[in-house]
Amino acid sequence: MNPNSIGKDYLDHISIDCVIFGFHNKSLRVLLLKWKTINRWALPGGFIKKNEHADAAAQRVLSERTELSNIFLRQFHTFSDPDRNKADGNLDISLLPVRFSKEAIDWIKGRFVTIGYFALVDFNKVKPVPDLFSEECRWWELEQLPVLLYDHHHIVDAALIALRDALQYQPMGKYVMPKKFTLPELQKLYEVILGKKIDRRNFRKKILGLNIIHPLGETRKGGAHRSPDLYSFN
Amino acid sequence: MNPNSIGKDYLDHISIDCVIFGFHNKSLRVLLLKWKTINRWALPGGFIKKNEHADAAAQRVLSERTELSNIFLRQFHTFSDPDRNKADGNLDISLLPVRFSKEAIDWIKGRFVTIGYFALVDFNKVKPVPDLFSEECRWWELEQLPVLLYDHHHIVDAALIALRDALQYQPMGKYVMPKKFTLPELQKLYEVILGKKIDRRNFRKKILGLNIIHPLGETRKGGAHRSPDLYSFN
DNA sequence: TGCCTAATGTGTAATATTTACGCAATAATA
DNA sequence: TATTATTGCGTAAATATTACACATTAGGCA
Repeated sequence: MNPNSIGKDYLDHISIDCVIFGFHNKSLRVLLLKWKTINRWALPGGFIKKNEHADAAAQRVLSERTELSNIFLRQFHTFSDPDRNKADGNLDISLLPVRFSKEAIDWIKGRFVTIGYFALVDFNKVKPVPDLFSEECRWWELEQLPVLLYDHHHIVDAALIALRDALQYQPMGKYVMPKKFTLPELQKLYEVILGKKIDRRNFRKKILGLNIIHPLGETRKGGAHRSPDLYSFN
Repeated sequence: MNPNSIGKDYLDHISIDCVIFGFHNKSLRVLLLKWKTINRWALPGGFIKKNEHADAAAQRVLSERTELSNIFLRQFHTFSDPDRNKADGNLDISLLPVRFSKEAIDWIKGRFVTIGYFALVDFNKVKPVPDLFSEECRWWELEQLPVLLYDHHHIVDAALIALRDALQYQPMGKYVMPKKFTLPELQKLYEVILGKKIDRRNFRKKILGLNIIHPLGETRKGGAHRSPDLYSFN
C-alpha cells in the first residue's frame, strides 16, 4: 500500500479484516500485527479499492501478510458499530506513521464499517509480513491473545464461532493441516475448534467414513509410544 | 428519508438491503418495491446514517416499509461486487425522482457495498409502504418473483439459503406464523423453506418434542376434512 | 534383552435419532 | 348415512451417535 493512496484510491469508511487461523503444536493460532507507536496488536486488514471486490481485497491482504496465494477465505460478518474504533478511548491513531498526510490521518481516524473474513492457512507455509502500520507480524495462540485494537477481539470470537459452524458442514482440515498428518493431530484440530473432547475411535470412524483422506503407508516416528499412521487429504 | 439528506447524512458507498420474508396461503413471500419511472422491482433498502449501526439502519428501513417494530432481523452477507449495480446495463437511475439534486443523483449512481439482512414478519400484520424511490410496495411469491433490480435476485437466493441454515438451529416459525396456526400449516412453512417434503407424523413428533408450541384446545373449522388442532408459540 | 507404559489401531455393543409407515378419528360432501 | 381426504396417534425399522473393551506397537528402563 502506498501511503499517498490512503484516502484516495480506496472506498471511504469501509474496511476488511481477516482472522487468519493456523494450527501448530496442538493449538489454534491467529496471525496478528503489532501496530507502530501505539504498540497494540491488531488483525490484518485493509481497504477496498474503488473498483475492487471485497473478497479480492481480503485475498490481497492475505497474500501480502502471508506470502501465500489461493487461500481459503470466507466472509462471516460485517461489523458496523459506529463507535467500534472508539473502544480504545485513549488511543490516538494520529500518532501512527509520520509519513501520512493530515488528510490521510483524518481519513483513517474516521468511522469504518468492516467486513470480517476468516482464513485457513497451513501454518508452516506462512511467512508473516508486517504492513505499513505495523512493525511485527506473528502468530498468537488463540487461548492467549493479547489485548487487541478496537473491537478486534470481538471479531476473533465471532470468527471462531463461524469456523465452528462451518466445520460441521464442510471438513476444512485440508486447509490447515500440513501435507502429512496423523489422525490424533487432526482430531486435536477438531477439538480446539469445536471446544470439546472427542472420542478417538468414533472420530476415526467418522473421518475415514467421509473418504476425504487416505493413509500414506507411513507412520510418524519419534513419539514415546505406538507410531500413528500418516494420512493426506485427497 | 429527506431527499436533501441523500449524499450528506449517510455513509458513502454503503447500503443495506432487506429480504423480508412472510408466509401466506402456503407460500413464502418477499416484500418488494416497484421503483418509479424505471418500473423495476427491488428489495427494500436504504443507507446508513453517519452515526448509525447498520442493524439499526435495517431495522429503520423495516419499520418504515412494514409499520412494524421489533422485527426479527439477521445480517447474512455483504455484497461487494464493484459492478453489482451495473447488472442492469440499460437502466438509468438518473431518470428517477425529479426532486433530487444532481449531486444526490451522482451519489446514488455510484458504487455501493450492500449489507444483506433477512427479516421474518407476520404477513397479516404488515402494512406495506413504498419509499421515496418507489410507487408500490407489495408481497411477491418467492417462486414467482419478477425480474429484480441489480443483483437483488442473487441476494434473495442467498437470503433463502441463510434462512434455511438458520432454521436447522433455531425454530423461527414464531416470527412468521400468525398467533393461531395448525401443525400442517407450520409444516408447510418448513417445507417451503427447506425445499423438501416432510413426513407429517415425524414433523409433529419433532416440533412437539421441542416444547415451543402449545395446543389451544380449539380446531380450525371450515376445511373439507378433519379439523386440525390450533396451536400457539409459547 | 525383555518387561512396563502409554498411546494408537480395530471392533463391538448400547443408545439416541431419524425415517418409514399402519390405523383410527373426524368433518365436509354427496 | 356412506364416502373421502385429512388429521391425530402409535409403532417398527433404519441410521447415526456414543460408549467402551481389547489387541498392537514403540520407546523407556531395568
